[in-house]
Amino acid sequence: MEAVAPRRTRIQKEKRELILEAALDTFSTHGFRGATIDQIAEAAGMSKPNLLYYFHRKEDIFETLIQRLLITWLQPLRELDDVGDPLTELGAYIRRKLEMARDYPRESRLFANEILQGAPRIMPMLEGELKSLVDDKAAIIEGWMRAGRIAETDPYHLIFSIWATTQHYADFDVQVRAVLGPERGGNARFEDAAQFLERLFLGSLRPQCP
Amino acid sequence: MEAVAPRRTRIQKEKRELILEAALDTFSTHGFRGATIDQIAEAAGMSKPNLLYYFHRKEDIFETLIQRLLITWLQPLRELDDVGDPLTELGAYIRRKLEMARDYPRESRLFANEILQGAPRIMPMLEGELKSLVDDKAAIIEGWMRAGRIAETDPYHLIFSIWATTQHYADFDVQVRAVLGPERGGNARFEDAAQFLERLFLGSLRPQCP
DNA sequence: CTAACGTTTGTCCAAACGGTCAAAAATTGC
DNA sequence: GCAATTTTTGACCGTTTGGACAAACGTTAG
Repeated sequence: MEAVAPRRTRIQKEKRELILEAALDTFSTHGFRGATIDQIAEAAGMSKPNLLYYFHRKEDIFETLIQRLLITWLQPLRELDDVGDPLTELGAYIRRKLEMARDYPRESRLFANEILQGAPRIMPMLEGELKSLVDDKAAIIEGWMRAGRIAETDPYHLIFSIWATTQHYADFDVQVRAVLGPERGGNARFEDAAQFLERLFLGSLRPQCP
Repeated sequence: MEAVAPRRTRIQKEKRELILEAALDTFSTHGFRGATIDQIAEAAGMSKPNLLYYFHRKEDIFETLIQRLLITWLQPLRELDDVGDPLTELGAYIRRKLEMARDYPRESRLFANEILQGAPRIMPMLEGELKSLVDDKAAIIEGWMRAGRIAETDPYHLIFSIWATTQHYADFDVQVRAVLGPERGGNARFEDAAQFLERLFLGSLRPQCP
């Protein structure tokens, strides 16, 4: 049942990377239907038939992109584990997520686009792999709560809120920059956001406070 | 310079509403380019030329939709004012925003789609109207902080976080439902979210806590 | 050098797209 | 009830789209 890794020449590997890079640009800003093969081909510096020599269908490019993205996308959450101080763990998770929003905004927007359209291509993964990963991590967080190490809350909505706030700085970047204006919209906005979010989440989770 | 309101017959008013309703469905899930006039026309129960009798271009439909949306979209923030207890004010704002995500998810997704694509049609509004509105409200929040009525934080990132978390329940709805599963993904998720978010934000803003 | 293989290109296609138009049908005002 | 107006329709147009294909071009190993 496992697909065998196809043998590829040096040129094939290089050109496929070039195409995926160009496609990430195009898909992430225009969505699947909004992006055209011509557009991607031009961004990759090749002709349309040439591009179709490497990826036979438009969907193939998109699916390769999404599959690759999902592996790295959930890595920060996977790294959240039981050892160490809960607040330090969660703080590190928030920081990693925000770094991903800063360093991989196109991936974030691609994912957002797919979800906005009802996740037609990744629904099984959401209900399977993602759900069980979140279930696992929610159980860890609940363990911390029962042990009195952090305040009691809903761990699922806690995770949703961390996703929402961190990804917001990638997905809604133009809005953030427009509102902050030229003075505050520089690269410092990510450091400001990191400080704010750490305070917001960790402050509300400190056991003594609520 | 102000556009005069065009006179319209009863049928024109009704059919235009029908079209806008169908277009909201279509645009919010497929984006501007991804949606087709045929698709919208069929959803509105009329032929393509008939639809084009009421809106001469596809962009006209989209722009009417966006303009109408923006008026109601910023209403909750507009209602945030200086009278009353700060924590009550902010709690009410969060609740109103979450209600909008629950009651108008298509509008939220339409807006998200536009921002994801770089806000080509509403950039002036973001830099103008939206920025000055947020500047105003951030000043109010800063006033509360200086008076010691709430803890010190960045008011801009506070507003961003409220936007991000509440809109997440509209924009990423399929993901939220997939992760919560059939048991917890029912309509109760909005009440759970409301409780969680109120605790998260108000807890971290209580002056004594930090 | 050359045969085999990998890569690139120009040309072509059918479907889907946004949009037009004149004529038919329905509605409205008198 | 009829004329003027508004609404609906079917046929049509040029363009863009995803994709196919054979021929031309490069590359590489023997």
